[in-house]
Amino acid sequence: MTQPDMPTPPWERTRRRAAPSRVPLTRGRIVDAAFVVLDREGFDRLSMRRVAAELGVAVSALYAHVDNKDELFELMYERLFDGFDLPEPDPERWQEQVKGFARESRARLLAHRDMARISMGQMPFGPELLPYVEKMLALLRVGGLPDHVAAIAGDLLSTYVDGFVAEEGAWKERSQGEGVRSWDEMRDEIKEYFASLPPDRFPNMVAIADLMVDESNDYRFELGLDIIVRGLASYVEPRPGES
Amino acid sequence: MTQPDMPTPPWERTRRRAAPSRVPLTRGRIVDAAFVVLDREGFDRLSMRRVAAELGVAVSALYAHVDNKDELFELMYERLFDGFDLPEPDPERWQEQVKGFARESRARLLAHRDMARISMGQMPFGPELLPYVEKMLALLRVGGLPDHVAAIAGDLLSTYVDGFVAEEGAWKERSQGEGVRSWDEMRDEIKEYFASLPPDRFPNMVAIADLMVDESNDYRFELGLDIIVRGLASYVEPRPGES
DNA sequence: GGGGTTTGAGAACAGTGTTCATCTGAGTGG
DNA sequence: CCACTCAGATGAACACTGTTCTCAAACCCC
Repeated sequence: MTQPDMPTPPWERTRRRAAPSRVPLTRGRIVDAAFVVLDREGFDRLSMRRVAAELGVAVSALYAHVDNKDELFELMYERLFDGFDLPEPDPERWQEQVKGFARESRARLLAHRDMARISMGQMPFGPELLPYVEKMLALLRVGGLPDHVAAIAGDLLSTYVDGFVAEEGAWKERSQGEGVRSWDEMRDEIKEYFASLPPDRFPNMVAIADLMVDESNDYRFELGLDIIVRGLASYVEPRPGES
Repeated sequence: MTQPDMPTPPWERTRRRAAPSRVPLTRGRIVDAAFVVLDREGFDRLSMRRVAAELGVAVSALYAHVDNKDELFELMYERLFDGFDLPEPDPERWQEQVKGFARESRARLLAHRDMARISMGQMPFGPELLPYVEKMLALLRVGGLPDHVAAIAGDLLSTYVDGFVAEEGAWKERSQGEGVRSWDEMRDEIKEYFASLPPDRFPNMVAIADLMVDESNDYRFELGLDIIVRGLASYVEPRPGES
């Protein structure tokens, strides 16, 4: 609900005392700590015990506020959305608006290490998130997409964003995991590997080895996004009563 | 390498003896057992210990043939591809061929419970799989896609297929997990939930609640696939020397 | 048949998510 | 000012996990 360094909202504070000597545990503080652990240790090392340690608290204390690890993930997923304002749908600019949504989503996922892995397992059907689904739907329908297309377009987009960022993250982790070599060094190795394949058996891979690897993630994300949006646009029906 | 109920190929059999009293452990048999466990227990309960138990063998025995659980996943991923023949690229039918590839992928993923979850974490860069990447690339370039689009299209498609099937599977598991209710019953509940939202705040969700839920997975898969392929097609350049 | 290598067994280590009975300490009622 | 309550934190425990280690048995080649 609250961003890491925003003040905790009133309803999260204990009811009667403003500042009890020992700050009480809240869902908000647990999620904050979870993000600290996630960013420092990565998804695979994000455990309830480490979150508890981050708060200087026993593991079992967490379970008074959070049903289980999955629910913690849900809360982290919801945190991803706060302050995420979708623009007022504009029929003339729906494509740009859809892209803006995807770009903002990617930026937020990239803000926390391995966040995409958490996001992939979640579906935006919690009450807190329905408004976003609603607004996305509005955006697509206003753009002139037929209902059955609008109904799946949101899914398609978020699957794309999650998948892309997750893969992006996997490469990053892998490059800094084994050996000391940087992302750029590793990229060169991969390019060499592709380029070194026998050209008679892999003519196409050899031919475009550069393109598969050289382009920045930003560029590749943008291109994939454009492909999807173009596909969506191909379904747009002329609005009733338009020239 | 081999499908579950196909005979083990010669190079997987022990070199000299045809049938030693105790059938020796091989990577192939381990992968077979892993699939049995996966289908019976699901991804979350697929553990090295259970695979070993399935084979009537100690856990540690597995580690003589497989470096770690991740490598086991890799082998399962590779198994997914065998006998997967991409057709000879035909410039006139590349869109149908691309779709065929996606459909076949989905069918193979659906053949094993939670298989998409395993597939998502993998990248088809093992030597065994490069021929498939190569052929996919050939297909796309023959279709007239610019190289920088072809270079990412494969990724885009497999991300879509993996993501779709994983989500599909998640719903299935969830519906049979809590309570006894079937997938159809649960679908009705969801539809009701969407339809029961306050129409003033969620006009679009209420309006297309049916469409978001009613359509079959096959239909939704096909539609998403068509959106992507149309997007790709919008990048096709006229081939040099064509009318 | 003996030597050497391969291969499985069993126990152990360090960690996981989750639950439980127990204790503590802050806030209230008398 | 004291006794009491009770939410909320605790520490230990359970049933697992992936992985590694040492050790013994089975196999192959000579």
